[in-house]
Amino acid sequence: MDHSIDVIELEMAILVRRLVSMTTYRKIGNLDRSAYLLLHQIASHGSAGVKALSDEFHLDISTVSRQAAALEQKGYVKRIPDPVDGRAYSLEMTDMGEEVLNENKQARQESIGKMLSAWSDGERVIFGELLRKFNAAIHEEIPE
Amino acid sequence: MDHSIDVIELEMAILVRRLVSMTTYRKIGNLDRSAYLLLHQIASHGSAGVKALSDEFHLDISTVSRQAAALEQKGYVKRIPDPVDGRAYSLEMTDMGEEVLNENKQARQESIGKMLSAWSDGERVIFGELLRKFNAAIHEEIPE
DNA sequence: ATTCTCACTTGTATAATACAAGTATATACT
DNA sequence: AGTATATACTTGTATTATACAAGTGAGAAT
Repeated sequence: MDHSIDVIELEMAILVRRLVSMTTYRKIGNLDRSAYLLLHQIASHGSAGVKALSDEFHLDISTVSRQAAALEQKGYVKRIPDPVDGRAYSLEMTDMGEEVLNENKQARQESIGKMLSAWSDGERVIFGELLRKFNAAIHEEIPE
Repeated sequence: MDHSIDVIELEMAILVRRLVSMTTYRKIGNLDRSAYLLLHQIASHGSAGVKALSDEFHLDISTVSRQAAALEQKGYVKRIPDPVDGRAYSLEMTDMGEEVLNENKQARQESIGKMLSAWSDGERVIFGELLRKFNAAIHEEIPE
């Protein structure tokens, strides 16, 4: 009876396989998946430290630390020392970071737009909403 | 003004991040993502060789070759020589393979079921359909 | 003041992947 | 028939994203 769960479970497995393959190896633009997401998060939710970012993405703090170092080294973010906490930094987008992020976002959107060119507007809207809802559900479900 | 594309693009990026994290490191059951998908494919579409599987998943044939060897080593599939082509094998599920696959599928479905417990039936059905459609669209879009 | 916690970095290991080279079989072309 | 080319698969090697563990230095709590 819960056939839909069955379908979702399978399609999720396939989806992740394809998305990983697309975004990790045949890179869209010149940002890898992690870098893209970090920049995206900083751009949309404002500057943040390594700890906050690793919480947000459920990644180990060491992983984000390296990703952040890579972004800084490429000049896409700069590191601002926290004025009240000597241990902490905050990663702030640079102009170059903005630029690169936008280029990439556009490339990704075009790629998705092409895939969904045969869809109706309604389908796209609903799909977007359900995806968002699903992501929120995962967020809640993941154990701290 | 295709706002929906915007949403889908972002949510896809987040989704892949979370799914990879869930399925690669905090493994669901005792099969990794690749092993699970290979078994799933063989179970649902019948025995197949390394080449066909690598095409299906857009993975390098060497990658699938190793995954197949791992599955065989664990006793989840067995290798049947192709009767007419001396180079080729076909991977066939064993009973143990079936069993492990089903256990895993169930665990994954439960996990998803929990996440979607607050959704309406209609939402689940539509989400499943759109996911399937999206996967099909990716499949067509990916260059050979 | 000492101990504990926290933000971050660095070291190391693992897993999934790609690409390149190798092997053996099959097919195609003289 | 014989040689060249293509194909199915394996194995070697490098890369990348990740986790976990250990380290450093700064705050917080007792």
